[in-house]
Amino acid sequence: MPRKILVTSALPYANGPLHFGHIIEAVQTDIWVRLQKMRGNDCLYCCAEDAHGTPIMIRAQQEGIAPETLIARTAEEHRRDYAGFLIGFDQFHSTHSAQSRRFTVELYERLRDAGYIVRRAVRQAYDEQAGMFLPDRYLRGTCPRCKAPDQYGDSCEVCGSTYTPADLIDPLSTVSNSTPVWRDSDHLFFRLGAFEPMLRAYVAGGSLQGAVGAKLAEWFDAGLQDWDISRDAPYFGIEVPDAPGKYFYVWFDAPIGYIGSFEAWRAAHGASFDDYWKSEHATELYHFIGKDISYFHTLFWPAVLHGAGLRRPTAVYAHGFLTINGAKMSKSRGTFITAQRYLERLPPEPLRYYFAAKLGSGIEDIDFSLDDFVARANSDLVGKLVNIASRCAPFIERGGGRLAAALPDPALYQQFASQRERIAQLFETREYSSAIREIMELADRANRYVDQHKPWALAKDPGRAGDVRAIATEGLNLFRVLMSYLAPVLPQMSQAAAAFLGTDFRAWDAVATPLLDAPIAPYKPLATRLDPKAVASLIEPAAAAAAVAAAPDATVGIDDFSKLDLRIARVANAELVEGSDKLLRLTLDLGTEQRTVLSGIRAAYRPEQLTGRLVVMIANLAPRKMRFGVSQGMVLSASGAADGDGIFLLSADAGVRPGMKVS
RNA sequence: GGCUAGGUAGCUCAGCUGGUUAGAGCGUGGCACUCAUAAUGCCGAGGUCGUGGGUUCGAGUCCCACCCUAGCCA
Repeated sequence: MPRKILVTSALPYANGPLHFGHIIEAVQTDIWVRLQKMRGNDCLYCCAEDAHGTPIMIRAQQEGIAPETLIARTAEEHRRDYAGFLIGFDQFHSTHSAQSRRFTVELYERLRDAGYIVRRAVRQAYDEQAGMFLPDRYLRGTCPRCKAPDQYGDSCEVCGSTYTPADLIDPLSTVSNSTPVWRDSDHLFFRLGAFEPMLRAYVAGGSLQGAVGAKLAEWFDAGLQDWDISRDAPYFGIEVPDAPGKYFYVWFDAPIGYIGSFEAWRAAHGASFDDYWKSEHATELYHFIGKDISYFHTLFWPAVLHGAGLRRPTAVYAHGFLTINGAKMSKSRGTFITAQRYLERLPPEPLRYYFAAKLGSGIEDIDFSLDDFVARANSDLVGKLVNIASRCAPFIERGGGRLAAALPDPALYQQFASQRERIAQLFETREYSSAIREIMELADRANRYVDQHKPWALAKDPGRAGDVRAIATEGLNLFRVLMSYLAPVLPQMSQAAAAFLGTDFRAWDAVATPLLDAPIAPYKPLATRLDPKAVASLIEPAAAAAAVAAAPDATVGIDDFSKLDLRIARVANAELVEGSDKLLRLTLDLGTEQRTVLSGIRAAYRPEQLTGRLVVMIANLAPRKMRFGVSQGMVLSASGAADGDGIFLLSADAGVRPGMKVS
């Protein structure tokens, strides 16, 4: 009896391009869906554009276009990029659609009628120039805790504290750069707290990963707060039916977009709405998300569904964040890799493979290491996997292009084929990395088999042509099993392999019987090696280029240079600066005087390494008041464009004395 | 700042409920082979398991503190 399954991945937000973070999630989901389909399950994959909210409204304003134009354009780009990565949605819709609107209103009305919606006034920053209330992230000001300037309205990036916008010192609207005023406005709240017993039971029911459950326990302990689900006009979204001028907060209608997307599919293909959204038994419902949006999917969403009389997700699967070369994606580091940038340079399947090789069921972060990616893709996909076909095919071709009628080692074949249940289970439980590891172990065994039986040696004896063909047939059958296991990960390559072998990989269990006495097509390379240079170019040299560009090619005269009073100084003392993870407080001896300099070199040097050594300093730099004191100068060091490149202090050759002038 | 997770060979990762000489792939050194996209096979070198304490006959595995990385704080 096939399972009926509805799967989603998180809706991409329609104000920017897809990047690697979107892609790893889509790939994770797509692999899972393809596996289900191969196993004969009735599995639907729905997704949509998340098209509402202030950022989209403002962005459209900035571009001087209608928000509808912006989201339509972005949706096209997103569709193109997902297709480029072979993401096989059954439906890709939008929250800005009749279906989403209908369900958003319907769910709201059901929640309201059931008494789960309350109304109360909220005091909020209002930008009189722009004529709008300001979300926290559109406010900047001085952190009330550490006094760091230019921080967001809800949290400080310097000290990490969180607060409310009202606490911010000297707040400014980033929309108009004016000082906001405070105004009251009625908002609608969803009474999340009413669902605490239900949610506790739901969480205990095994629908979530351990780490996510642990996080939820924290939220339960803190007490579930009512959730503000409305925003005042102007807002790009869905108007609240019984509160003109109020709109649903984008996070309220976004998950409902899952239902809207499904509905669009259902209208075209026919299915029971109730089976999918009323009953928790008729079908399974899974959401693949990033760990950052667990809160919305594991608390609000089940509560909203339950409160509106709909089913809750069977499970929510969160994955970790993608880091690039060990650090988080960053535009300034040039590691913000967009889907488009990748697709312009490289084929999608090696990346799908690499992601699969690193994804597990947990929420640990996944590192995309450029060097590792090249090594892994080339070695596994070309050196091991494709190599099996590539080395066996010529023997069949020379022997007439037809597989032998029997396998010389049926036991070995069965060892391979009998792994299918186990591999399927690993995919099913999202332990892709384990699945890939086991598949590659089999690939190693297949190569060893060919090595041990040396068909190239036997081929010298015309009398053993049958043996040669049998060995190659065995090898190609082992290859077929491996390609079948990898078909969810490598849809195109497996299709090409299927064409080569004259078969298909539509059914997971088809490898139970080997392929015998059948013609095969001439072998064409199924994958080519990645060019390390193309991979390296994924990272924009933007940061480095920007640094160079900042120093314009205009030359400086000797007069300009001589304005700098560069001196040799001895580090008399060096100590950590309490409260800062970047700075060291250096006491520098210039021979005639001592200076205190705060230097951001803590990442590269420990205080005890510095005491006593000679450095180069700018002695006539205007003193600068910093949070931790006044810095009277600057020590010179070399560094690359990226943080990871390190920091290297300049020093002079032996014999130099403190106070000597550098010129 | 609080919380959640991660920190194991040059790189990317396995190591289940604590138990003999800590594993794999890649990379690296040597050998073999030449069917295959310099692909493959065999052999080897490489780790005080983030740091410091503690519990235990015994800890990568449990406890405490600290450091680093990522996320969340609605």
